[in-house]
Amino acid sequence: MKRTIENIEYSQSSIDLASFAKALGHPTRIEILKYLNKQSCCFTGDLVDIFPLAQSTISQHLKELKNAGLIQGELEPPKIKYCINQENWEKAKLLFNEFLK
Amino acid sequence: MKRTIENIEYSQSSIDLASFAKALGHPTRIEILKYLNKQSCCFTGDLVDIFPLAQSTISQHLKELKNAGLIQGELEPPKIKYCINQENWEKAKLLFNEFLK
DNA sequence: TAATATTATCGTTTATTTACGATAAACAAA
DNA sequence: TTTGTTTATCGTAAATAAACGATAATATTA
Repeated sequence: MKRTIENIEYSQSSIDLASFAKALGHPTRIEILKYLNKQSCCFTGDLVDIFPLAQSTISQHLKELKNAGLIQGELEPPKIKYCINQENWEKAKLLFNEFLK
Repeated sequence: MKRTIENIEYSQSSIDLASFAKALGHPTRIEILKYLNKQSCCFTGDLVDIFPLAQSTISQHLKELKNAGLIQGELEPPKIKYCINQENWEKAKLLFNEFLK
């Protein structure tokens, strides 16, 4: 059998941990989350004002955080309010805690 | 001034956190670290036996973990013994703990 | 209905990551 | 000295990520 990534059976917790970690693997996203934790919530535009990055870039980072489940968006037209996804935040906390023990 | 990543002043903790997180952002590396934590230490060859990946790929993953400071290698010719870098592991634990609070 | 505001998505470019096989380096053992 | 063992590094291909500007989508307001 060929040695290749397709044959690997990862444990679910390893997959979940790596997925969270990957989302946290960029300083901009870390700072977005720090900001969100302070403010509890914010709009995309707030972040565009704070970071010297294009709006599309911020949006892309938010999408990744959302895909990883770390944040969630709530429609508040024409804005979108982003908040920490508490449930998954807790899950990440548990996973990292257990892993780094 | 152009909006670009070069202008961003990240806090040191954000940079450090992102760096650790990035290293943890792949399931193979998570499982390598889990294994290392169980065994306390191991040789490259042990991992090559466990994972269906090429030796060069394992070596590459180890290099990344080493660059991130999460593991360290000790010469034991002709082998190299890898162990968790306890000091930085502790640092990562503190950073993630504080961040995910 | 038209204009404005806000954000996502598209298309693109460049850089990085992940994987591989092949080769080199370091050392022990024959 | 030669051979074998172990691991890193090199070179490369394919996939993914990060950034941008331009455009589309959505809903409010004029």
